Amino acid sequence: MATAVTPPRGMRDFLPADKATRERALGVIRSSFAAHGFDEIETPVMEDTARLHSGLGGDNEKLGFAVLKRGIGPADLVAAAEADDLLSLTDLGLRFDLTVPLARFYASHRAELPTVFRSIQIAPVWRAERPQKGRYRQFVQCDIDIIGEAGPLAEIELITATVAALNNLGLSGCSIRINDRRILSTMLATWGVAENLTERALITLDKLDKIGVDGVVAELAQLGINTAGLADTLAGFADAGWPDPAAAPAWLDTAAYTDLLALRAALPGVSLEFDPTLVRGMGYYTGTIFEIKHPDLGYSLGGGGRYDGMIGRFLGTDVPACGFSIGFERIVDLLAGSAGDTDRAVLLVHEKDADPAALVALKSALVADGLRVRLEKRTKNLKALLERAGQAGYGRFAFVTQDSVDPDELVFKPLGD
RNA sequence: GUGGGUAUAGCUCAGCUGGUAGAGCGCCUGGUUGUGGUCCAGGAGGUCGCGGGUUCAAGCCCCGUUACUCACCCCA
Repeated sequence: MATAVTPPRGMRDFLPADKATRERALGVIRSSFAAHGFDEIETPVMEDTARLHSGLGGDNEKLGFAVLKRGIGPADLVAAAEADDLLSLTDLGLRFDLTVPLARFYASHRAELPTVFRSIQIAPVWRAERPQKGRYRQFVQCDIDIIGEAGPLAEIELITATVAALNNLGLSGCSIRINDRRILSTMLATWGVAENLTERALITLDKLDKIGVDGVVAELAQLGINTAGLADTLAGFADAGWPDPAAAPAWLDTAAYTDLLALRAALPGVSLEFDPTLVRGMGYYTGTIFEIKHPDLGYSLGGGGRYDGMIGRFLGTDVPACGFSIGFERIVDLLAGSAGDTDRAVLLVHEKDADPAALVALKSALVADGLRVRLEKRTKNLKALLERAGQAGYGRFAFVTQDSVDPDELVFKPLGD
């Protein structure tokens, strides 16, 4: 204990039971996405520093782990310090999301990909944040993206596939909050918010459910925004639901809102909530934005949106794109660790002096029958041994004696009570 | 980057107004049980996160530090 051995801050080891739960959940998500016609790809965990820091990652760029160039000398350090540019000492960095690598991937392989490309990426990303509940410095994201589809079909397919994955995981109570960047800009414009203040104003607006109408008005006023009459508008957001387009309020961008209504009509089985205060931090979104909400959690389980300008930054020509990301760690924290097929996993308890060759022969015979078999030396206190095996997913056990080399002679008893 | 909480055996935790260390579980040994998950006895295992200070005396009080954790900011 004096020299505590722990994994790196915010990163975790997974014990067998956790790993099994995670792999089961990943399998469900992967097959749900694949069933909806998405194809899985893989990209390196690192990208060039220049690409990661091209301004597309929003605030996440600041949270990136960077990798030092090899062979840096004192002169390089001095130069970097004088230029106040530490990034110049790095040439690579760990990815902080899967969207920037996807844009790079698409630019690299466009010729080999279908016109409309539906991708799956299930992989870890890294952010140098302060860890806390539901927040880690290494975490797995499950992204699906559609590149090359400008119309609402992209949004509809993404939301459908994501909701299917959540349902297949047995996660209930989730709803999808939805908004559109165009609605936000129109809203701020009607409030007379200056261009250079929009980002700050959006961050404040996003906090409505946390700090309330008065809090938001106070923060906006602090930015120098004229908040006259704003309180009433904000209060109206709380239970706005889906406003009647015929009597749309002045702040509502009717064109964008009509698009959202069309999405809603196309997704009858989905709990879709229009939320004009939904912002999402990433600067690259251009249209629809959405987030997975769970009633028990103060943070979202995932999110996404349309980012039509991003691929063009890598490719030179604009390509429409839209994506949805599931925060795997947050999902898996909600799942009860359900046991797999424990009946076919058996434990063979043997004496200390049992003949290894006979044990393995017995084990192999059972494995050949399709069982999962673990050998375990008999301990003084069997209880602990059997309990641990039960928790590890083994459903039955048998004692191996000198003469029970015949698998048919084994007497299996259930584990776990 | 900001604030709160915690740190004692492998694990979960006691330890009173300061008097140099405890339980349960696990582990090991002997016995008991002998188609067996029981029980009994014994044993190993601790620089009390680390570094200072106060004191005759610090696990306990004070200062610093590190790690973990919760919350804020922001995010999945």
